[in-house]
Amino acid sequence: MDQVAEAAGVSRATVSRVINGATSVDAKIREVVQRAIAETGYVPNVAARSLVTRRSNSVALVISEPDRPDNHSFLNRIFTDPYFGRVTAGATGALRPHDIHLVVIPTDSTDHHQVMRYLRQGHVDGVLLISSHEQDTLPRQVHELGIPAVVSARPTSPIAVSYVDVDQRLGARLAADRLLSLGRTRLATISGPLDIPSGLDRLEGFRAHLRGHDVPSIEGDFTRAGGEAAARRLLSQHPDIDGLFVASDLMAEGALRAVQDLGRRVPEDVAVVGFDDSSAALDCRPLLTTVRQPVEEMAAEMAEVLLAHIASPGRLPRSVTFHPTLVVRDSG
Amino acid sequence: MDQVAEAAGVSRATVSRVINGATSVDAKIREVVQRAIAETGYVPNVAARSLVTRRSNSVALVISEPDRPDNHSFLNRIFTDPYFGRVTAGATGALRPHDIHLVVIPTDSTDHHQVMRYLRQGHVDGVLLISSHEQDTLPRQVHELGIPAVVSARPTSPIAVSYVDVDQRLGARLAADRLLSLGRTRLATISGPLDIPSGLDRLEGFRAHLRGHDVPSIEGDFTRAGGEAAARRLLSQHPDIDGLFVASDLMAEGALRAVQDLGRRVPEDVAVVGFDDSSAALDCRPLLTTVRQPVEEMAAEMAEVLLAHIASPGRLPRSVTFHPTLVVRDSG
DNA sequence: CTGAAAGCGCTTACAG
DNA sequence: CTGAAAGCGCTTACAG
Repeated sequence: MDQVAEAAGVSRATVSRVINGATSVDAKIREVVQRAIAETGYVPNVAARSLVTRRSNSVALVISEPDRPDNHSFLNRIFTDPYFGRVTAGATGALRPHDIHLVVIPTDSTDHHQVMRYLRQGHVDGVLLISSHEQDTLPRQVHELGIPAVVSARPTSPIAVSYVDVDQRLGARLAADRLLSLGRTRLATISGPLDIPSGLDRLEGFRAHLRGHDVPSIEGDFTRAGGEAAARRLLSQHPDIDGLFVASDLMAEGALRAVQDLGRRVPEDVAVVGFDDSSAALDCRPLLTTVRQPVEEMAAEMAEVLLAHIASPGRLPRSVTFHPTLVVRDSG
Repeated sequence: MDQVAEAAGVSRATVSRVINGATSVDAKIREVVQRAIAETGYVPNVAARSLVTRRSNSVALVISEPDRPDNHSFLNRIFTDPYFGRVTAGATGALRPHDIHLVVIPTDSTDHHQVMRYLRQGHVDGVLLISSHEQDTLPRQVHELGIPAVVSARPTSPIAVSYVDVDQRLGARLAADRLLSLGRTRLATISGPLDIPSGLDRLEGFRAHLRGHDVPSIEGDFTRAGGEAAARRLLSQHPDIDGLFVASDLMAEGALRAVQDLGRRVPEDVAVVGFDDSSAALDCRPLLTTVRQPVEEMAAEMAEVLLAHIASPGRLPRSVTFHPTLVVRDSG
């Protein structure tokens, strides 16, 4: 920085102002300084800057997955589910114009400690927390830490934190309406894990809208293999099902395979509606009719809200709810 | 820190020594200081520390994917392929004992610039670069930046950088041997993208070992859907194939579906061998026989080598090659 | 083994 | 609009 200042014939203060885009710098001087920066190849030291500004200009995207007793680690689940790619894309896109870096931190409860330490040390200015399972203690821990944060879904216990969510029950209702409008009368559903609010909400929303019908359901786990197994069981217990709502596209992909393996045509014998509208919907055969959750937009909104909290620490928490829409394709 | 020093009745220098585990501190004093730290809830400021140590105690895991002209973004590919979860798990595991954080940075060429800026600013002490495609300019850019780095595969152009790889050709040979030992004579292969060295190596290795046989092949793209489409084409062009080597488990999963859709039994009519031994191998029906690539161990080794480079900047680059093994299951 | 002091590389009131 | 100077919170020779 001294070199730049000398080369440009100004003080370090002025160099600093140019770098940080202060408007109060004379246009000619600004130019001279910028040339000097280019010539010297000067790059500001982020540690020094952070030390005085108390800003790191990066935020964490903490992806918190439940502990599951299977072989597949949480990392396998994360790097296998298109949902997280969409979240990352949405958050990155919203943050980039502000020149804020996104630090992706996958975790399950085995290293909550590690994650909290990272946050406490001030590596990031705030956290986008993707957490869905009921027992997850991370939202509360993060909240108690006092660092600006936005959560990806309504917290299960009431904590005063901002969150962004989709209207889960409305989504389930759209699925039910679609199946009914197709004339289906023997409906069933493969739900998400019931310890995840979105899992429970979609199930309840579906049932609530179908009051009067008997709606068999099986709990899935939001994985492809889980959806396949669930569909197999469901169909063996209720062979006459003609309409199926599967609470995630990934599970629907597996379910579709099972349904067809068991000799049913889709949608002729069984109409299937998924949830998410992720890339998995397009991997399905037939292409999946599904309830679209605007995940990228939701993640971008999370980022915007977080930025607002970082800018004005006193800000009250707020929640934003997005509306799902039905995307009709071939499966139902 | 001043608070802690005061509470413990020592200087800040001593507090610093205790925190950094200097051995030269009196045991009693160390205890007093630690208690004071606990009581005050003191957390060191990482920016201040980095400013003087010139270390961030974190390294980047840059996942560089090729630009592809399809709908699915690189983020979708990354968060859909179990390979990256394995890499992350391996690297995290190796870094944790050293108290080094891993910053995951997914990228394609559209934001190389952004990534390079991040690295240049000194946010991390080194970079683990997952890059496989031939045209990727990132390995060279990173190398020219001069930051300690380890690449996940032999670079296509010769740059003096450390890398960790698996013996691709040997892996392909194991697959060929397995199919031959099963008495299969009409072999074919679905390769990875041929602009990716591992894709080309596996194809060439397979062919080289089968010199004399005519070995039809189709280029895939390391995705499930791509494997399915490739298998369909392959079988329509060569209906008598009885042994198939698919260059990744994810593609094999799709290929298996296609093969069976077309009325062939696996392994009776067509024996199938994959490559990776990722979780996708266990999602296959029948369970996939495959060539195991010890990805977690390889990523851990990358981390160890990187740490060595960070510790001694003058260190010469070195490459480590792992041996693949055949994992026999049901498909071939 | 411990402390006083310098210094890491920035930003930002403050004065002009 | 610009510069001199203080200060952000640590670590680490150096001296004792």
